[in-house]
Amino acid sequence: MAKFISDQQAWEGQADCLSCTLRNSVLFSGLEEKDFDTIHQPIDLYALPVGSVLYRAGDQAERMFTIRSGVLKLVQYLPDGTQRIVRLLRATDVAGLEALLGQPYKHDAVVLQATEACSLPVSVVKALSETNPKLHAELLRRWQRALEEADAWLTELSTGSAKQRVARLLLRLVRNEESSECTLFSREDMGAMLGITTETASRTIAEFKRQSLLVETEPNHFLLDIPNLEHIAAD
Amino acid sequence: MAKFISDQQAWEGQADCLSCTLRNSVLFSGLEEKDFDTIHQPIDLYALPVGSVLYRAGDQAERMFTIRSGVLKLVQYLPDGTQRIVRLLRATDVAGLEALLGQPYKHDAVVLQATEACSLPVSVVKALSETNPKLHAELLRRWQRALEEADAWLTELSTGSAKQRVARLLLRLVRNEESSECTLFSREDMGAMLGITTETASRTIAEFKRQSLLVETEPNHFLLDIPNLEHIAAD
DNA sequence: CCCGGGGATTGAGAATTTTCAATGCGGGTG
DNA sequence: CACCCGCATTGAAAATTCTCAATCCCCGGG
Repeated sequence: MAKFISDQQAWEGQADCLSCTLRNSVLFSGLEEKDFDTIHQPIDLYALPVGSVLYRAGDQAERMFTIRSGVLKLVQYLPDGTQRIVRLLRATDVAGLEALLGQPYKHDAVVLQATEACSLPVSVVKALSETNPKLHAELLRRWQRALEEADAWLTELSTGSAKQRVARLLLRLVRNEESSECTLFSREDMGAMLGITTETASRTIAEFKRQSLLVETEPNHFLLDIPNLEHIAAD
Repeated sequence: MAKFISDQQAWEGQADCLSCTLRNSVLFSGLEEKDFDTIHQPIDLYALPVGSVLYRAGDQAERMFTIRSGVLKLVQYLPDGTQRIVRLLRATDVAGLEALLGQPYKHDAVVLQATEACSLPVSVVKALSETNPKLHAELLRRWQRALEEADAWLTELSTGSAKQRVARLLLRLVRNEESSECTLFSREDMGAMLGITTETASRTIAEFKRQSLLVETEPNHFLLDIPNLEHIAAD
């Protein structure tokens, strides 16, 4: 059933957008039944294992992606090769907005937690957005959301001491979640999100664990002491 | 002739968009003559002195602005009151895109260098963008440009040592300029852009001056030694 | 079951940055 | 013309972070 596109990406079939379980929160939420008639190219559904690459910076951008589950990082590189993670994408987020403008992808998009994604040909999104004002407004909102996210990373995750940054990142990971538990990223990735070194990220997390600000419920799965983390984040 | 809206903002009259000198690079570049008939609300032109505030975070956003000249900072605040500058706006940039989505402004917009700006009622931009696809595409490009700018600030200006960040900021200020001269901001603002303290910003600039990487041609006006700054920025 | 590899953790010294305080500088005011 | 105010600069010690290296730990392969 599953046809392998590469050794890293498993094709899971064509999406059935009309009965999509994310229908209400997803990019296409504003579409009406008739709109789907105009979709001639298939919308594919992929299962992406940890470490796989959705696209690379500089690639010709012909597709956009709706994330159904999982977590991706958007990575940029400095001339000297160090990587900086500029954003995370999670369920209902859209990857590859720049495709709409005919620009190449601006980041590497790499899977951090096993991901399911719908692949939308730009031509489809472009065509629909021209006839469907709701989709169009939704696209603007996505752009603005990405921008707010980038601004928040500047003010919250790139300012203050390492302890503050780590605390703010942790709090961010459980915001809008029902439980105050979360799965952590590698220390290297945390460092690349916060503009600190891997070792500093590791030391800070280790210290938080010793102080029981983090309790490891399962391997690499942590329960957060939100009030005290907020205290650290604030000052 | 100049009617004062407040003690800080001087009204300079209504804009004559058709004969705007920035007509080709500005948001409204795609408009045709007939489009201007649909503009019923006036587009005002303001002269904004250093330190004046175009809008504040949280304000109801009813206007967008095209910057004709000058420099503004977009500022966000952490709960503890420290400020972080997340972007600069200069000639041809648009301020207040979030207005289009009916959201309040997300930043304080504060004038760093004397600024001239056109004030566009959101209703006008919204109406025109629905009938004029060029304007619409231009809006998307503006959003994407802001996003790229935010990403660049994360990777270039919030990563690496203070020396590297300052060098990268300086280089950024003269990119796409004919001359390699620029006017510097206060050390406090530079710190807020780079996520470092005022003193570190000051020490770094002073050191660059001693090393002749910066030569003060006029008060607060500097000529940059681009190759050597690039060397510092890279490693 | 042992071994090897990759990530996490820890240590220790070096380097950088912050902090707090003092001093210098220039422009405007009384 | 002296004084003041705001900002830039500088100093010195404290604190943080980085660097480089050594373990440690877990997990899967042989």
